Amino acid sequence: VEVEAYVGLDDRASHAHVGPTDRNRAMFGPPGVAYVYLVYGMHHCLNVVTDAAGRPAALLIRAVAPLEGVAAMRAARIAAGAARRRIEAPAPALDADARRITAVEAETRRLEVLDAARLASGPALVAAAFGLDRSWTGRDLCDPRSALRIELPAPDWDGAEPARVIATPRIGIDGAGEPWVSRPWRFLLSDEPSVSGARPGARASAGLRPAGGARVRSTVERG
DNA sequence: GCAAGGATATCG
DNA sequence: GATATCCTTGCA
Repeated sequence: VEVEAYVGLDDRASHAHVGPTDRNRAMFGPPGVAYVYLVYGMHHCLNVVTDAAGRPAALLIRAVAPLEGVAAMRAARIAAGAARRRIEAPAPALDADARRITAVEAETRRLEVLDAARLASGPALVAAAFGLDRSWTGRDLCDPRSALRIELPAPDWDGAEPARVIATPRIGIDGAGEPWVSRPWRFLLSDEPSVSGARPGARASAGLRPAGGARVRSTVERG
């Protein structure tokens, strides 16, 4: 229900703008392949490569509305939370360890009752809800045998109408400079409660406040 | 409002 | 080799 486009070598907001590296190499490969990176040292983000090999471009999946598998997503969020606060070093950290365990237990209780619409309502939450990390980079998402894959909608699917899609600038790329910070390359379904930044109980119009404190100048695109 | 936290790009 | 920064989240 929410994505961002990162397109070409010129795009200063894209990991690819520095040329191919060990991290971003998948972006330079064939389309339909996953690129999962670690951000802020603790969160993973899922991208889908979208252009031909040699032309780096990808779509960052920023939010997902669960249609099924809610229990599995909840379990994956809980597992990811525990892994993120893994207990380390023994000795003088005894008190710290106890606090971490308490924090994991508190997060688990919170996730057990979290509204399903909020299980993947942000880029790092998407990766956590699907149990993804960097090892998924390079996976062919068009392979029907892949556990994570892109499928065509069912014939009777009556989901996204084009009129519901709005475009805004991308989130968290202030350092990229113009014109990239202003390019309206974030696309979302405006009335979906699962978009990032939305708060429980907030109405759709107020739910467009993005994470990261970036301003939104929304450009409504119809058709 | 900001801490958490590790890889990465970039600078010396 | 050192370090500022990063396509974020959830808590204080």
